[in-house]
Amino acid sequence: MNAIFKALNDETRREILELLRQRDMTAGEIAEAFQISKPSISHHLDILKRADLVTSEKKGQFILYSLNTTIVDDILKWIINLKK
Amino acid sequence: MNAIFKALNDETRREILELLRQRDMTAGEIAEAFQISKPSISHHLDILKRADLVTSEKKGQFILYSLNTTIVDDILKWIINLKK
DNA sequence: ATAATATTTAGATATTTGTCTAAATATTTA
DNA sequence: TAAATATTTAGACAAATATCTAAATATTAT
Repeated sequence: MNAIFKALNDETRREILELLRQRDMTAGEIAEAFQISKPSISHHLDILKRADLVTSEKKGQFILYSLNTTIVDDILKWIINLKK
Repeated sequence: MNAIFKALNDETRREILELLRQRDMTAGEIAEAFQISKPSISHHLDILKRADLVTSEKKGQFILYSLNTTIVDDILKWIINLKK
């Protein structure tokens, strides 16, 4: 859970997840949606990937990122458990 | 959401929430459950309080902390929305 | 009133984190 | 093969964070 909550503890990364909820996007497309540098976005994507919140797939010279809803379920379970 | 995710981004604070899920506890009782100093626990409780994840009530010389499940709902909503 | 107990506040410090620029790697196009 | 494009890696730096000890505040008991 540590990596997941760490990943969620940043506004930019949460917005990336919200973007990927709509559709898969390349690293470049994601970067264009923000005012920060591409290396910084790449770093954020790495943190999201380590938390398994996103997956990536190489498509030629692009890398396509997708939301991993399986892991989202794990967070849900943790939170719901707090209410029991 | 920022303060909430920040508050959740720490193992000790998450464990405090899990303790308070069972029953209300004083600051001292909470501190005894961990190996870190009382001032550090006090700091963690402050962060949880700022995020509105816990509430506190003075009972004589003690301060009783409780889990605020209303805010837990806000996190749930954010997460659930990712899956839609 | 004084001492004891419960908790927080203050100040210091080491670690982690988000950001940047520059350079490296990989792929496609001319 | 050389140039262009997409992305990551490396290294640096300022800001944020978790922890500590010591001191302050508030309440209760002697």
